[in-house]
Amino acid sequence: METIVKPERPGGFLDFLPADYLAREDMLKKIEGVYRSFGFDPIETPRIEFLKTLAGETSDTGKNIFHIKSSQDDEPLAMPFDHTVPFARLLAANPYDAKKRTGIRLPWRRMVVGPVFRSDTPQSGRYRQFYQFDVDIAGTASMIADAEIVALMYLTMKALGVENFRIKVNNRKVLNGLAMLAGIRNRDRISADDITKEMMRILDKLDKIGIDQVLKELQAIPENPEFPAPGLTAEAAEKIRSFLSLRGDNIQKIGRCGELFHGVNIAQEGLEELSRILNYLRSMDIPEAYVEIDFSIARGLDYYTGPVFETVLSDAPGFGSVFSGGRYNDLVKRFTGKSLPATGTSIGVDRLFAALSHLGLLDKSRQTVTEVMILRLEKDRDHQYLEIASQLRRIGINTEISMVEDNSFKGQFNYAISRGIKFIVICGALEFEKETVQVKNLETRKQEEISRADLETYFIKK
RNA sequence: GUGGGUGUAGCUCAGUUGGCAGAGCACCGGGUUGUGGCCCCGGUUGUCGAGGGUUCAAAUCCCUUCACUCACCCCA
Repeated sequence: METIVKPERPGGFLDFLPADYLAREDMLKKIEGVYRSFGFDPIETPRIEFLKTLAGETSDTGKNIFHIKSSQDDEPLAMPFDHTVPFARLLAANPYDAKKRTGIRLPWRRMVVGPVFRSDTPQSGRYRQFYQFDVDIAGTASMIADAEIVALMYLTMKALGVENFRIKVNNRKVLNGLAMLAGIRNRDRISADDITKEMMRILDKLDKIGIDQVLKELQAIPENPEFPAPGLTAEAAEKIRSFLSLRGDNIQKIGRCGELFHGVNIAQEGLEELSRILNYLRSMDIPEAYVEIDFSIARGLDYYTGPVFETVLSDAPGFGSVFSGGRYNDLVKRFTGKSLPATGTSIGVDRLFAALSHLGLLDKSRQTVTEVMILRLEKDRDHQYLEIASQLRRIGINTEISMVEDNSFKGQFNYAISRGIKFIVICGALEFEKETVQVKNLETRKQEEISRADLETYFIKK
């Protein structure tokens, strides 16, 4: 007695049947088309890295890293949670050698697509394995790079047929300035840096919990003194209120924010960068309605150092961020000790797929790549059926020969219909005698009798 | 980590105050067999998530546990 293994699948990991696979493949092709138009070169990095590569010095960010348990390696391994960290590792490992002409010549723009892994508890639109399609520009601090990234985000969403979305833009430098303005400094054994991160995390919740709750959380004194709560004074909270209450169009917001941050250099620098990005976007004809300065956007990953971007679907805000990124000038430093400016973004392909699916914006009608199926009606004619199939394949028609067990017409006919195949080739005793075939279009229900000699030209015209 | 929900046939699920374990799909056999997803007849399919308790009797009530799932948190 064999043991039955249940056909179970771990939560947060997806199967893709043909209809879904083909629809997602279409998405990936459209995304890649836009990315290539900006000159991003394709590369690939492995599904497994050293844990220390991904986690860095602090294991803080590593809380949702997918660890690998059994391995013959002494050094612990793990699965990448994004493509950016392996990219930084790749940059550090391949410096350009002018003499040998090897390594990576900077500045460099590269794209990468593949699964990434997070050990979160899965939920709808949140997976433990999902595809990210990433672009990054390394080796330049120019805001042209950041503007190109935002332009690419806009064009990609458009290419995917999405109309209602918003790219929210902010700058970590502005938020760092805010921390100074709010008087955040080292406290006991907690660094100002960690407290600032916690402040950003709270700000990021603005659209969910509202300004009053945000200010309340910012002023809260934690029970655990080790917790990096901002614990702001009422006075500081008021400054944050006026910061979060800034309204107007993008230019006005930047102007008003500038007044608020009078004398805070780091924030002024951040605002200057944002305004430069907006200017470049204008040159690239990116409509202003799609790009919005939002000072509450912080981004969860702590390697960002400058502009940050986040895309949300206006019709499906519940799915959260689908296409996000930012500038990370210090990530390569982890591996080389020296900063290397870089900026980029990443589309959460599977989450966007789920969201568009939810909105009914995906065409999942295609169930198969087969264009023609040859029916096998006569028992002794398999060689001729195979010949016809080869004839069609030679001219680039995806052709399958019926593998349905019985040679009844109805069984094979219904099989072709249920598989969603467009054409069937019918060739029985009658046709063999006349050296013709019947070609039936199952979509239009029209049938034509074609002589065997004309079969190729018939399909080439189609 | 916190709070809901669900576990019954290969799949989707029904199962009444506790009283023989069910349907559809799928699958197998037979009939039909050259034009639209059939149709007709027959058949197989169960550790009712697991363990314990109450009871003459538990899928059903109670306790424990596990798995899955949704929401919060966080993120793509």
